[in-house]
Amino acid sequence: MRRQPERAPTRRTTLADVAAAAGVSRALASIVMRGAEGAGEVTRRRVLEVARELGYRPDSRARLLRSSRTRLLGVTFTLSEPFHGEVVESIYAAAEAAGFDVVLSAVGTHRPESRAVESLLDAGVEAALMISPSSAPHELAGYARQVPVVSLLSPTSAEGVDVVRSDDGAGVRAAVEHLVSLGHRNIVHIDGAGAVAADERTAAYRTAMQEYGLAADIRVLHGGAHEEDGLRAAGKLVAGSIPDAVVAFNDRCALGVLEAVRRAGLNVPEDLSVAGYDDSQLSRLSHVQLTSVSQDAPRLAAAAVACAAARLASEEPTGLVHQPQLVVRNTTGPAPARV
Amino acid sequence: MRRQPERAPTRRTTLADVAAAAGVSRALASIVMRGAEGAGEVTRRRVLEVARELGYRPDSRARLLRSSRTRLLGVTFTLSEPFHGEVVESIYAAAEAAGFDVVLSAVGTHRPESRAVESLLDAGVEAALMISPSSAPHELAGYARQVPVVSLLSPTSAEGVDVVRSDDGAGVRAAVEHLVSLGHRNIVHIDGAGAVAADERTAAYRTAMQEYGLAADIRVLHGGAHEEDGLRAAGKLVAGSIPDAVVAFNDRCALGVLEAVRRAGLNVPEDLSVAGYDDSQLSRLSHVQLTSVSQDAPRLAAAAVACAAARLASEEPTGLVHQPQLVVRNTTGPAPARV
DNA sequence: ATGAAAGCGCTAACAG
DNA sequence: CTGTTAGCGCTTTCAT
Repeated sequence: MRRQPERAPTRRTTLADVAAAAGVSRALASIVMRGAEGAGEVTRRRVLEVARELGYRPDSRARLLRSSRTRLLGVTFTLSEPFHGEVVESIYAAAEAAGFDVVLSAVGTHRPESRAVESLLDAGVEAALMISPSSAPHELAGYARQVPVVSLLSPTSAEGVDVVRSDDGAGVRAAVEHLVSLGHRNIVHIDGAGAVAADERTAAYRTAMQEYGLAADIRVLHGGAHEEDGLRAAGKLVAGSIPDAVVAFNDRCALGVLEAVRRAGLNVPEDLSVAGYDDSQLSRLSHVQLTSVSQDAPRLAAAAVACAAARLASEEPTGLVHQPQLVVRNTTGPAPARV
Repeated sequence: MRRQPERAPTRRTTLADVAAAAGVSRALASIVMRGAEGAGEVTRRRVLEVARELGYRPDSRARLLRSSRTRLLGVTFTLSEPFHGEVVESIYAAAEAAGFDVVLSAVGTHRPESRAVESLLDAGVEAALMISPSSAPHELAGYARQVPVVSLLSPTSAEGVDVVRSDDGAGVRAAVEHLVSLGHRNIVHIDGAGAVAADERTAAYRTAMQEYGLAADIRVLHGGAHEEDGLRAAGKLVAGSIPDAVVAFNDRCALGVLEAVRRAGLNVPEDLSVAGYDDSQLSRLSHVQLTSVSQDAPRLAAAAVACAAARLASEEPTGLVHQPQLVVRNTTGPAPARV
């Protein structure tokens, strides 16, 4: 498999090594390495040259320990949620632009959110961005007493916690509006069944329906956040009287709905329109092309980073609530002419 | 939004605080906190009590900097790959059991693998587990000169790099074997088109077909690792003479194939059987139920952690290659009776 | 522009 | 069993 390696007995090069080789003090070498001002041009060049030759890499532990500002942003996210991944990816970009480093901490079956955040705090992050936090308000408040905490995506808040999210109400309204404009009236909502943000979306559905004079057509089915949930809920639906359209809690749920509809031998969008929520990669797949409400991960990520930065600078954050945008694809179309 | 918080001006409690409050030396408090031996029962209790009261949490930066062994395991993974997430989740479990902490470093559009690994090294990880590494062999070898490196999933290796993976050849063979036993002969392979591990799977397909005397039926289509790729490849396929079965490079590709087949008005598995690879959550979805080759994330993760641990203990790692298992679900069935 | 000295919070020898 | 003494590798005053 692998030949016996001569595990380098060579200690990692330290700043002291570089300083010695360049004939300067450690302090000066430090200045050069972190690009601070206060070093002569020639010295700077020489030190950098030596550092490169020696393959010097600053030890982040030591650097973090010593410096007052770690410029570290902690992020908690759920591994099994594709959309979280999209947000995390955008956070990397936004953080880099703002001069922060990112520390990831995953939430999973074997790892409760509490442990995830605590490890971030122990690592010395200056602020924590929590994607769809599931902790209780008093726990969140506890974290927020230690560092600025930003809750992303979910409306969950607590004392001292900033919330960056898109206006779910507006998103659902946009979906309903779109369907109504296509002539649909009998629009069913399959809810998130207790999932984070589910209540707000359901409420928005009700309000929108009422505003369009469709109060009598309001119908909410118990769904959930996953494909199975949508499949189950829609399975019942198509067994009865078929509606014009379905607004699902999220994309994964909508995918389940699509499947149920298909199995019933119906066509989308000819017989039934379906809208999702998240504009996730799933929805964009060429064979899916799901009409969905976009939460715009890059913008949310940028807003979250900006929010944390503002708090750290003792400023008031702005732009916390974003207007989601409906992305119309192929799963919604004109209402069928019913009898 | 958020009421003006009184951002705790209270410095985080340090070990010195605990020691002082408990009336012992820092060293002794340290012994107690890390559960080392060499402290009296009464003292131990008192220190722990005080620590709890003060809400003390060890600063991982300081601890890491000072201690010879960080017991840190670094992991690089790709955010947009669901299967990577499954493996990472299992790594957390395995690492904890082995007494290691995990540091995550994501690879993404804005973050090349080189940066991901380097940040791990800077953080002081004792070993790096790289999931489907994409770095060139000489780069991998470079990392391996600094810490033990384990390449997970992909057969990519390099001087000094251990590879933990499942035997892809055996996996593909199992899929072909299964299909042959169902009476299929005209079995097409849609390949990974240059994706990591693609060549090995394709080679195994060819070998297996030959062994079953189906050399004449060998047919490899240019596919890829994503849904789109499978859709495109299978689209061409169904436009021509339809085969008995398809063995796709992975689950995502297989999903695309399923869609193309569906669009052509064919039924799975009645008209055509489809097998994937990964046994990912996608394949397990109730509306998919894809027959797939399981790479068994938990076992691979455990093996990778064990491998790293062995290297750190200067032992030879074992159990690097795993036998994958075919999970038969609903997308494969008896061969259709063709004319 | 450069260097000397101090110390971040902790662990690891050693001495008592 | 407990305390003392040194640092880990780096940044940060504060002199020069």
